[in-house]
Amino acid sequence: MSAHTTDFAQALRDAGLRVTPQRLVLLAILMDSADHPNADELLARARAVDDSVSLATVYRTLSALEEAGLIRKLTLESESSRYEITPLAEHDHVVDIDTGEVIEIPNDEIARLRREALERLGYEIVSQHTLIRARRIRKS
Amino acid sequence: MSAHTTDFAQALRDAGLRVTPQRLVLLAILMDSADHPNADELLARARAVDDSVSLATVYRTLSALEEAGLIRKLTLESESSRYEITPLAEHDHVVDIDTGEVIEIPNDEIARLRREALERLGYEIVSQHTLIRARRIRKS
DNA sequence: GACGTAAATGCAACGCATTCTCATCTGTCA
DNA sequence: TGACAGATGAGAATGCGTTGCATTTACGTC
Repeated sequence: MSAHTTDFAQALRDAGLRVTPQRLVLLAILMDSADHPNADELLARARAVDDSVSLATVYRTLSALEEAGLIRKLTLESESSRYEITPLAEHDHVVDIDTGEVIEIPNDEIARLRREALERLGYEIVSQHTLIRARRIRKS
Repeated sequence: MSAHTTDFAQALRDAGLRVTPQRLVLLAILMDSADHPNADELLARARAVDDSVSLATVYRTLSALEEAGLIRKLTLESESSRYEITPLAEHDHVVDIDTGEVIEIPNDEIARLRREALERLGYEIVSQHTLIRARRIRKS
């Protein structure tokens, strides 16, 4: 039962949430957004489909979907939060400091190492999130 | 020339900043804070020494010190930012989700792996910051 | 298909961290 | 010491996100 199903209604029901047009719209938008939109952008895109959607509902829906594990919130430094459909593997998020572009590099090896290091300290990981700020190396 | 000098005045001059009482107070507080205070806490501690310090100056000083690389800002999920004197090695920050306690686990190995992975993609790392939310494993 | 109820919604007001404005002050350098 | 760019304090402004409340709606039950 992956979050990557296209049956959004069923995914909502599985999470114990009611199926509403607003939630379907937001889930659909998140599903085919290759970027990581923030609440404002989501509102704008949602209104292109259903102009009744309010900002409060965007936030409440995002919280509900996050709680249900369907989406993931990305807290970048001094920026508004961005959201993505929950990925199947762990990712490190890389921000290109020149363009602002967000890149993902899957890195299960690193996630595993970290999990082991913490277990030795007596902790289990609930979530992990890495923000890397990087710059393209220009080959001269 | 480490940020871990006790000659704060010199560190400020090296960074091209003016030496002011407020900056010296804030640097000293950050230096002997084992925890990671946020702006409010810093203001409170600074006022215990010099009650004229304002919140605006705390924020401006933190930005300036961060810009200069003397301190580091920690952006935790849905919390106000916390600050620490720039560590010499890379750290992963772990938050105990039950107590809110912030733990540091130095992990040069992981930092190195990540640096290499990004280099293969044509990027150089400017900064990296990991937030792990974890829970103590209770031994029963 | 209509009904009752709890959940979800829109709107506006709010909270809080951070930034800005501006008048005043001060560190630094000649 | 004097000049002046940079720094400061106080409070207003900003911006993201949340909440209270009245209204609407999804959905199980008849």
